[in-house]
Amino acid sequence: MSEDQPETGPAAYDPHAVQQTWLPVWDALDLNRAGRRAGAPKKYVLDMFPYPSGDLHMGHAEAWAIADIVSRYWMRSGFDVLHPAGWDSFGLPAENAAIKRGEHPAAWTYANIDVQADSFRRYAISFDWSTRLHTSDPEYYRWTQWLFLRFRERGLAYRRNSAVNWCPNDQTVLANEQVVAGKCERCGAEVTKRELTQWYFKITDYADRLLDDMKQLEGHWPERVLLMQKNWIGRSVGAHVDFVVKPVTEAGQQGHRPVTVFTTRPDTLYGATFFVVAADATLADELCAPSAREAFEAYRIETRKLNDIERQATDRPKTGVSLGVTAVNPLNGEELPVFAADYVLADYGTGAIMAVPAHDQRDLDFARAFDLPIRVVVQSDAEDPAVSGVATTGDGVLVNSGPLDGLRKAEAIERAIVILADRKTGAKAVNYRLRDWLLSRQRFWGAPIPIVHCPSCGEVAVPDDQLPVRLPDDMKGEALKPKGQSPLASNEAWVNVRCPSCGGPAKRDTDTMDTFVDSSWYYLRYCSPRYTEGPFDLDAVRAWMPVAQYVGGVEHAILHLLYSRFFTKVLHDMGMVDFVEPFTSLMNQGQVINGGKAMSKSLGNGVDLGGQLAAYGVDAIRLTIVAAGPPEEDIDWADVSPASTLKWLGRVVRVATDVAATSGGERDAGVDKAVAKAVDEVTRLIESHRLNVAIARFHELTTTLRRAVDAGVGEPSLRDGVHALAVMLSCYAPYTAEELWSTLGHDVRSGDSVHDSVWPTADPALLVDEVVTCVVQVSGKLRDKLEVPPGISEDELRAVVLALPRIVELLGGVEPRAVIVRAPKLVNVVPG
RNA sequence: GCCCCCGUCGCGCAACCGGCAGACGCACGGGUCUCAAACACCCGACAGUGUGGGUUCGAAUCCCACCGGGGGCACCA
Repeated sequence: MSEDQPETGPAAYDPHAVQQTWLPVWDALDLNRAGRRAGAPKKYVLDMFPYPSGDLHMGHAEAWAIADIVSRYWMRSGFDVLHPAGWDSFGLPAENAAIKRGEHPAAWTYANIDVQADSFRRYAISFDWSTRLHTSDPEYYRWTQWLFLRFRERGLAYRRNSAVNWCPNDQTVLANEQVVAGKCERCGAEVTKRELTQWYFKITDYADRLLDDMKQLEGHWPERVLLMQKNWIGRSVGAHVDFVVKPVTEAGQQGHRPVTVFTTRPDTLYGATFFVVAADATLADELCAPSAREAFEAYRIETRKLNDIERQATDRPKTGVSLGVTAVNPLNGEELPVFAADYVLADYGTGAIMAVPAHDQRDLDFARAFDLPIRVVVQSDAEDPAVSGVATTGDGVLVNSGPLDGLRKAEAIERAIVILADRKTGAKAVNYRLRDWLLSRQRFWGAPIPIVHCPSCGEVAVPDDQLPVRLPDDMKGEALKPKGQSPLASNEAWVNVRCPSCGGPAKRDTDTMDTFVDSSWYYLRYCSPRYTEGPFDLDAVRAWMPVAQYVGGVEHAILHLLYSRFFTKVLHDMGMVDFVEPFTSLMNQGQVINGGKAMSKSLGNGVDLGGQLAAYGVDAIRLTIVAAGPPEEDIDWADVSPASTLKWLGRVVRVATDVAATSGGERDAGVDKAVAKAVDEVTRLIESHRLNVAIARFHELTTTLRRAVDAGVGEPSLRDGVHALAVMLSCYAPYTAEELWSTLGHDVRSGDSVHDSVWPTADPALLVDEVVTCVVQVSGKLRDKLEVPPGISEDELRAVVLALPRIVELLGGVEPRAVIVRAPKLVNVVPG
């Protein structure tokens, strides 16, 4: 006997045999095809599509189990469901693997995709496999390129030179969103700055709408994600104020020039005592007086040496140099000394600020370091900032501020804006923390940017009928090594082309697009994945979109999700879609961890999904993952027990077998009621995404049925119970549910599958109890209980309770001060 | 530094609008079956919601403060 296999004795349930029985049958039945329930209302269920790095792991198992429950639940509930499959198959790991193995990135990529596809199939995800797409297919990226060109036509894709994030390890630029705490999101290397001409999407044009449309998502997206997006966009309202910068001495220097600053505190204009320009901004270079040139250049070189982490350390002392010019305050005509400093950011606001040391901590720190005046203009109870070293930012009354004197902060802000507007030296303004999306990458394995650079015509778009601009098939291994510019640049045959406009010799743009561009519109492509007339068929998108349920990790809260929302809004403005938000409802699944820590190779605490599936079977793993807690919370694999889940599945199958063997007998009202209650509750629980709690109801129903069988309850009630359990369980444990279904006598092979069955409904009559337990409290403490009819009136219930011996005794003859009656469930007696 | 979320039996987690706290699972103890064990089945106990205050007839749930844990942003004017 197999003593080394304690979980699977001879009598135990064998999940592998069950899997082998039903998987081929399902393949033949093609149960998950979108459009199968034509005419029914539609639902679109989507997981954030996977990146093909090796086989599936525990994280995939969780995310897809969750989405699959929703998908199957909606199928059972009569919806026509689209649950598509595809891969986000461009990206760096494939390229790095190709370099190591001397291959083309496609080899590794498509081999991994096949492995994952097979695993998904066995894991019984209800995919419509006919939708399958890969973003690295030319049939897909042709349309990524097409969309890029449409964005460019609208002025939403442009090229500019500026200091950008550079990953020295991956040898490519990165978007702001891909820099986490100064490090490359992918490889962890410290990000440096480089001056480069790069392609951008003008996402900042959509900042307001990205913010305002979040109202539609409230209650349907995790609050946390909405908050993160809100912070990331970072709208701040204030004013633009026009200063005039002029030389300190007139002789030999450039004339006056206007310089605008952004401030959220125009009320403190009279408190400005100096002026600061970002040292790395071209503005600083332009303003610098000849006398200050040498010091400025030296400072600028020092500044550039710093990496982002050093530079952003808030406890770093303030540094800067004078630019030898002054800025004139438009409100009081005061001339302020102008400095270049690295605490002012070149790419936020206008890259220049008015410094109000009394009411801004950074300005105060700088003023103290450079011995500049500190002037309080908002009087409050707080200590003088010049003494305390702490800037006051709260409310107060304006002083030393001419026309603003006596006003409170909020009023003064309004008033200052009016005055500025009257004098035409400023206006109300809004600023965003959000930057434009840097989309070009100096890497090979991505969609080429469909632009040709012509010496005479300049930037020329590749005509639509010449798309896709294909990646060359002949580049492998060493040829893909990063060298600071795209590997494509070294491929002469690929780079040199005729200009589409003048026919003269020209060169292709050698950068490829950020893979987040690919994933910003894939959900639209899924609606018509083989469409050849455009990125998607407008009618198909109208039919399926927006996505009813999106499932994915919170790590994409501000990357993929923000980008996709942006794309959708642009497509809306292009008239291609008629909605502005792509994902109606979002669920963030937690992570699967082990022993309190994220699984990692270095810790050696990884749990191999394949091994778990081999030991316990697909259903036990799916159930274990989902039962462990709410979908959005992390699961510690050390806390769960797939072995006991497998035991329970065995118990379920045995009950079903026993029920199938009974015949005749009377219905049992108790069992009927229990089944109705379970159905009612499970339905509500799944609808509200409390997927784990539904499993507790499955356990209860199983116990009820077991006891009923043992008590000799008649077949009709038992059969209905197993039927309901099988259908509900089909969402969670597809194989076992089919086994139950088959046990009940359904001919699965002829198409009567539990995965084509109809969700049970609970007879409302069975949900009403004949008696309810009424709780009797005295001063809120439980003192007695009694059974009452559900329809009992308040007066009746009050009389009954006040007559209870226990209550009479507790009251001791004194009239109660109050009797709160919530018929039929509760009475609270408050003694006098 | 700023912002957000979470603290319930030994563990993981339940509890609709404030109204019987602890469903369900794990672990634990006992029993039935067995020559014995495994499997299976049955039964069971314990413990009151991080701490302190407030609102209320009544608080796990609402408010305030603190403690502990997790996360986001971070020189953003």
